[in-house]
Amino acid sequence: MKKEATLKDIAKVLNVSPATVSRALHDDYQISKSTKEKVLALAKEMDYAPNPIALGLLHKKTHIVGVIIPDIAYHFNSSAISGIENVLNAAGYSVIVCQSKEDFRKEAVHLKNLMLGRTDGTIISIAHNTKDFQHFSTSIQKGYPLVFLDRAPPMEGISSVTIDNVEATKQATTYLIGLGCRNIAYVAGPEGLEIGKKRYEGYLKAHREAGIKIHENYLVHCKFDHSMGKNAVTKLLLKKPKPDAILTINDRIAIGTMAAIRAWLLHFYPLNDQICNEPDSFHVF
Amino acid sequence: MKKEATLKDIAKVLNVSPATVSRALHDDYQISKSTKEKVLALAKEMDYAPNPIALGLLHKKTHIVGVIIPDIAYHFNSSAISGIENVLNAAGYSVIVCQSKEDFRKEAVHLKNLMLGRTDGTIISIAHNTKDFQHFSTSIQKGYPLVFLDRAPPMEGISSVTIDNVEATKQATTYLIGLGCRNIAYVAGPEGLEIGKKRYEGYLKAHREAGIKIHENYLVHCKFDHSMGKNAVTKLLLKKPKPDAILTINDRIAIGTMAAIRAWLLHFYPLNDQICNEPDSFHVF
DNA sequence: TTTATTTACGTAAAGGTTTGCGTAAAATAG
DNA sequence: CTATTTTACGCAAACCTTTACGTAAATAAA
Repeated sequence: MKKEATLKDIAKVLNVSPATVSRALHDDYQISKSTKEKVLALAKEMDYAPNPIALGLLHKKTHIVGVIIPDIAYHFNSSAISGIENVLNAAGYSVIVCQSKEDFRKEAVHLKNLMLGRTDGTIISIAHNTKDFQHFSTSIQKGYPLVFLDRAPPMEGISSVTIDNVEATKQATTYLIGLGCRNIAYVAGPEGLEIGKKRYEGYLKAHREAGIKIHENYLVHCKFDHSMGKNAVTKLLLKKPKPDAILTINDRIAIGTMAAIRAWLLHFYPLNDQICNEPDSFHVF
Repeated sequence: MKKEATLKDIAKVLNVSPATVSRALHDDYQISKSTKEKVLALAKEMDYAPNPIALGLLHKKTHIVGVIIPDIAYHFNSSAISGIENVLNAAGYSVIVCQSKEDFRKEAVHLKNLMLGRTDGTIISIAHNTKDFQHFSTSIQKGYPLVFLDRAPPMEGISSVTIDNVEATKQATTYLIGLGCRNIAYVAGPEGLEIGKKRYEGYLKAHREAGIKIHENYLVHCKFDHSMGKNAVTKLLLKKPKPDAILTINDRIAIGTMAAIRAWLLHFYPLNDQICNEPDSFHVF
């Protein structure tokens, strides 16, 4: 890697001190017009740019913000990062991305490293098995800026950006009720998940306010795994009365739910060859 | 932000020079056992960790690698970043993520900033409207490490990680032929796209080698936009003979293709109420 | 002409760490 | 007891930039 031009280099060529060069470049201090012009010209010629590492050492600022998310491959997370990156870049900051892979220990290590790396702050969406919040307290105590995104720990005095989980599912449920649905089922995430409970609460609230009774066993749980809740949904499809709508905890589970329903439809309503009015043989993989 | 402990702090408490503390911590130089122990104990107590910015200034290394991709919200990109992040983290590096949003100018600005920011190198997947490769030559000339991922410019002497586009579609097409398909259509991306041409080449090659003639107008183009090629595919569905398989340039276009086919199926093979053996009324949104 | 002020620049420290070099003191050898 | 070696540490420079402070020269005022 070729050496970039430094203040010293410019100073040496012009036979002045680095301080003079610095002042010329900032043009906010007593400096002769001729010197300033010479410096500016040479700086341009040598393609000078201040070394951000040196500035970082001086100002104790790196203009880098950390982002810790469970998995960047989840669409919610990547679109969140996309937005974060847009805003922060426009403000002259860079973004370091770290994945916890839903692992509490990895999350703690990442946070520690980001603090050590002197990032100016971190935005974090916590792993859902994080029960110990010690690493967060430590950071906050040290005065390190921490903002929680989407998933926040139940702690006092933290900064967080989340949705109103109760209100969100209440609105969604009310919408379904407005469409005429009276048998709305709910696919929650893993049992014990805080968000799952909150969102279920909104679902209940909407029913209560509409004066609609919820059928028994209309609540099913599922893991946040590759199946995306497909197997859980099939249970709902066998209930009597059959649900006329299904609310799910999030987008991934909704995808699994739709896949399960599609499989169910194809099973009970097979494509009928007899009414085909098109020649066939079409492979879709 | 509370001040972190520094070498100087430790030195002051112990009444030794920072150099001594540094050597004690690295235990690779002449130092008395007693001093070393005292330093180590205090360092631990004060929770000392070397300041990476200072180290960066000294070693001209930041242990940060840049990644420039068109859009993190594309699954291919986010899963690539996921892998990059895993490997690099294990090696003690952090990853700064930048999005070009398929904009050539943004890409150039990001690369410039990453170089200025003294990142140790950058992995880049170029925007597909990038025709001017000046910024890459500049970087390479300066000796800045650049690795192209997936999309690489047609330049000499670059490092890149890509797939063999011709071979990939050749294999896929051969697989389809092996399944018995004889009317395989191809949905390319935007006209003029290098990758699209290469992949089409593989499609042709497979047919040639199998001695199968390709039907006319079995090649359609589409934009990489929100429609994901749906409208382009409908043209294929009207061809005679109708394709019995469709190869697409990538996953997103495949999704659009499947959606188009599904719409087509539902149109020509509507669900037949008469053979329902299940009570109904099921909302899927 | 002398004094006060302004101008234009250099010096040095600070930010934190590492490392070659120098040097006292201690230990060993003669 | 002197001469040599080893030990254990400090000094200072280097990485690059900024900025308070100092100072020489030039200018303005008296």
